[in-house]
Amino acid sequence: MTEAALTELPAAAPGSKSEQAYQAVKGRIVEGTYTPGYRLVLGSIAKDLGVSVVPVREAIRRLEAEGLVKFERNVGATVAGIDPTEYLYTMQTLSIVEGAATALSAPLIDAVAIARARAMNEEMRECLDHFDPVRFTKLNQDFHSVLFEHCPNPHILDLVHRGWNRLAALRSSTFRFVPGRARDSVEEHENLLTLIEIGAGADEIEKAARLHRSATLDAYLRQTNNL
Amino acid sequence: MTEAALTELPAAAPGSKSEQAYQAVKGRIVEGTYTPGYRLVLGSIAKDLGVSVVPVREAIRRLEAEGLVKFERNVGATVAGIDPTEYLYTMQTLSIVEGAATALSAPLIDAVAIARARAMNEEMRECLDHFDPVRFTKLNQDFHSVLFEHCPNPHILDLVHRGWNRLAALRSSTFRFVPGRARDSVEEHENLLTLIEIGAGADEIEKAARLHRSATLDAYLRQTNNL
DNA sequence: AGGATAGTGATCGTATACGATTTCATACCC
DNA sequence: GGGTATGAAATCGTATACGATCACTATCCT
Repeated sequence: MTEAALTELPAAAPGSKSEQAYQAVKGRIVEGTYTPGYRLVLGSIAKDLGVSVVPVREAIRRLEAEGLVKFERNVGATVAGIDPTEYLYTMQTLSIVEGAATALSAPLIDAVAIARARAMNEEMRECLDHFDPVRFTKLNQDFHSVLFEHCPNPHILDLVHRGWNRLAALRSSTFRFVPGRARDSVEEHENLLTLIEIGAGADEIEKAARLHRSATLDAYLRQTNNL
Repeated sequence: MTEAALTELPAAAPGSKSEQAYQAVKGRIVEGTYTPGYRLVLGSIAKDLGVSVVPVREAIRRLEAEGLVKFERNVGATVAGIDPTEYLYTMQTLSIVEGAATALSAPLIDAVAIARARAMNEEMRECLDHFDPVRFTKLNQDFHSVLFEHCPNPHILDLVHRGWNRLAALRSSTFRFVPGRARDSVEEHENLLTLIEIGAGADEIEKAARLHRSATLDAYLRQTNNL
């Protein structure tokens, strides 16, 4: 459950080499093995995975469609870079679909799940004291996963996952842990949980979830402007 | 401009056979030549377009990712069918991203564009009197295009386009023209234009745009339940 | 006659091969 | 010496070929 329960929408057949290549390359991007700018050569990856170039090519194309890879004709593919504008657009889009997903999920989240989420949030608070950004980030993802996983609309859920993947891919070079913002974030999480618990209206929950991410974006912008 | 100014996000290289196949098949689906359930055989399409199966396969995969095609391993591809649940999800997702896109565009729409949109809306009103559903639908698309086309966030814009494409693909068998709803729709369009003109807040515009589509969905649900 | 089963055809998935385009380095000319 | 042209290497894009899987039919057994 803590492990990526990303049930992503339609894909290639589960056992196919194409799917295998997709998972492998995507994993290495999201995990950080392939950092932005890394050159993805079809032949090399194919040899590395022990498959032909055709499935690899298909995998790269899927990753391109998800914005994780840039693919130029007759030139090659590279892991998508860290364009601040792109970051802004991704965050903005995510704030919208994430807000919607949370609002749609809210009525379907049971007390057990809320308790689980709250425990995570408390542990995040501790991470702030011990300064453990890595665990904090992981917990943050799991926390929101609990809020999403009941979203009945698979399209919206898929969009949320794609956004998270993009951010994960950029994380290593873009994301910087800002303790001040992180502390606010934990409070916003608690507020969100409360809203869900008391059965607040969808509009209110959506707005709160959206602002939660917008605030992160604002913190990023403020930080970069202050350089 | 009236013609699909769909500048869709990353794609295959413009001149490639893959892109050519993609455009051809997508066009036939959206236009209605290939209706839901139509069997897409890679070899046949390849021969038909005068290319190999590899680019065709790639095109089909892209269409699958966009939800226009269903592709089963070792079985074949068919044009995506008319699952009422899927229709509901698509409309719900569209109401969200469309609302956001409209709100983001609003401040950037100039008076000329608004006048153009209003003219379209008035012509739609006339279409109701002469009962011309085809032209009404076309005008409706163009009307909303005017509202979208200035959306600064390309991701959101892309999501809106994908939603419209899915609806276009389903149109021929799902969509039924409901004059009562259409008349309300025209009024909502006018309200939207007014909100934009007076420089209403983003929240208000977003809510209005979202409700505009939700109302269409509701009308559909009411209609099917009354059968 | 009904159901299971083997055979046949069709279709997809992948590998390999080749041509086209780009990139980079080297040599040449001015 | 600097800029340009030429060549080779690398990489992608596509075609073709073959194996794997699935659906469908006709036959055989009970």
